[in-house]
Amino acid sequence: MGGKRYSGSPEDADLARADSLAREIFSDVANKWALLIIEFLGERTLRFSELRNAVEGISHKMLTQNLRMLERNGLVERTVHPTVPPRVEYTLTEAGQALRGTIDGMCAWTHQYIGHIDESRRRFDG
Amino acid sequence: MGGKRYSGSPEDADLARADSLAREIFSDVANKWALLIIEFLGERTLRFSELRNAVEGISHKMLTQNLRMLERNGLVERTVHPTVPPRVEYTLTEAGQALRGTIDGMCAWTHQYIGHIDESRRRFDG
DNA sequence: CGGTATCCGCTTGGATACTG
DNA sequence: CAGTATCCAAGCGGATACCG
Repeated sequence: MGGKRYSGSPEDADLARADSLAREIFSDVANKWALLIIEFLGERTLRFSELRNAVEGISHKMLTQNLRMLERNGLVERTVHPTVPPRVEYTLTEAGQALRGTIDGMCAWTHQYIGHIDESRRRFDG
Repeated sequence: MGGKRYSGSPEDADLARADSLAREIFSDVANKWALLIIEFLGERTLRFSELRNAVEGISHKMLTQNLRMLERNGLVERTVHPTVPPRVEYTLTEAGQALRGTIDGMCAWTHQYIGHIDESRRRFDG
C-alpha cells in the first residue's frame, strides 16, 4: 500500500486520491479494538452489552466510538428494536465478514507463534 | 480469542496465562504502524531510513519504538553493519513473514471494498 | 439498555538536540 | 546514519452524569 510517487497527470491524481483513501481506511480498521469487535461479531450477532462483555477491557466510550466508525465504513449494521428497554444489535455486513476472514488469520497466527514469541521476548529482555 | 471463563483449576490457570499473553501480543501487533512496517519489510530487507520513507507519516520516534517492539517479539531481525556511517538493516523472520501473509489479506480487502466503503461513508455522513 | 456529553488526567507522540 | 533522551502539547480515553 502506498509507497508510490505520482508525477502530476490527471489519472495520477485519481490514483493518489484512492491511495490516501486506502490509507485512511487502513488506519481506521487497524487498531486493536476495531479488530477485536469484528472478530467477536463474526461468531454471531451481538447486543451492545454483550459486546461490552466479550471485548474485555473496552470502555463504554471506546465501544460506541468504534461501532460508529465501523458502521460509517459499512462493516457493521446496527438494528434498533423499539422496545422498552431498548435492544440494539450489531451484525457484520458482507464487507465485515470478508475482513473477518483475515482477522481470523491473525488470531491463528498468534496462537501458532505464541511459543516463539514468548521465548524471543525472554531472550530480548534478559 | 479470550472470551472464556476459567474456574480455578491449575490447568485453567495455564490457559488463562496463555490467553492474556495472546491478548498482549495481539495488542502489540494490531496497530497501524506495526502492520505497515511488516507489510513493507515483506517486499524486501530495508534500512532504517528506507523504511522511514516507505511508511510515510511515521516519525523517527514511532519507527524506532515499533521496530524495537517487533524485534522483541521476534518478528523482525536487526543487523548492524559496522561501517561509517552505520548501516542497519531490518528483515522479517519466519514468524514475521507468516504474519505478513495475513496483512496482505487486509490490504487486498481494502482495495476490494474501497468502493463500498467510500459510498457507505457518504451515505452515513450526509 | 444504549447513547451522548462533559470533564480532565495522563499517555502518546512530535520536535529537537545530542551521541557514536 | 541510526539511536537515545528530553521536553511538551494535543488528544486519547476513562469516569461520571444525564436523556430517550
